[in-house]
Amino acid sequence: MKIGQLATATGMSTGTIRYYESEGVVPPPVRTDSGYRVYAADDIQRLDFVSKAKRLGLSLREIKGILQVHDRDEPTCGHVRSLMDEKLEQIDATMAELAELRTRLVALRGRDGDTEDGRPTGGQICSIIEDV
Amino acid sequence: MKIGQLATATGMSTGTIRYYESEGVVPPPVRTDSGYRVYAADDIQRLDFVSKAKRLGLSLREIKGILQVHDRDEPTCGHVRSLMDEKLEQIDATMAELAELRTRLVALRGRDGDTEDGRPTGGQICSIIEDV
DNA sequence: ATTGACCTTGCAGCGCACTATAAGGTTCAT
DNA sequence: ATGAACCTTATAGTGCGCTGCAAGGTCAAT
Repeated sequence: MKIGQLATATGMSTGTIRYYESEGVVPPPVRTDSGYRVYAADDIQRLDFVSKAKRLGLSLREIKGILQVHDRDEPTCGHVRSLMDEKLEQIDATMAELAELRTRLVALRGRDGDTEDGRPTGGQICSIIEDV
Repeated sequence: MKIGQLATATGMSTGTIRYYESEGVVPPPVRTDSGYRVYAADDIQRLDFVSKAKRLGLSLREIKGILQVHDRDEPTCGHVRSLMDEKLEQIDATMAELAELRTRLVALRGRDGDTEDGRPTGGQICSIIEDV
């Protein structure tokens, strides 16, 4: 299988596959005499794994880490579980931050901003923002 | 006031101020004969405004937009309010996405992953991810 | 006159995950 | 033998908001 076929099979672009190779996410494949990359069915599975892990919000770096564990022939699910725990913590932290920001924005948004002529006082630019 | 003093007054680096100038967030200041930038007290206020707006999650591009409205001598609070509405929508969308992802992660995390020897079946890399 | 603290410009690099482009080589069918 | 469709590499660019560096100019005090 050449890179174009692998791209079609996985729904990725050839550029992405070459990029993944350069980043060590997929190993350098065998080459034909003329230098064309030659892939096996395994590589489809590996790239599908990458896609799915990305959809779960894992970064390429994290995915590479999982694959390195796998490539050392160690079981990966424990590793994945702790990664997911980290992700969950991150998600919770981000959601808490967003919730707080949201509260602040809603409070500010509902306030009086400009004066009667539509302009803030005292040379301010926008009192909604500046009076925080 | 020279750029270093402005930097101290606003808690920004001189590099950041020059960057803002290059991006049109602050106007090019007057120069001394020798080419040094010279700022007025107004510029402290403008940069403080930028800081506060950034803390509210506005991008430099959006802040620049507000300041352009202000520089045309138009009232800015209406503009700011609609920007905030957009931000709120974005926040809500992001939070919804995160909540969904969180649900998926929690469901996956709690599942059985590897088999008894600690290894997934059928040549998989990690069934937690692949069986989505 | 020299030191040191400041200022100037332009350019490179960061992290992330690609995408795009140029300039060339290969393979296969017609 | 010609063209289309594929492949190769290296390099630059995307968006965001800076930071850091090099190589030089300026200003005040000593």
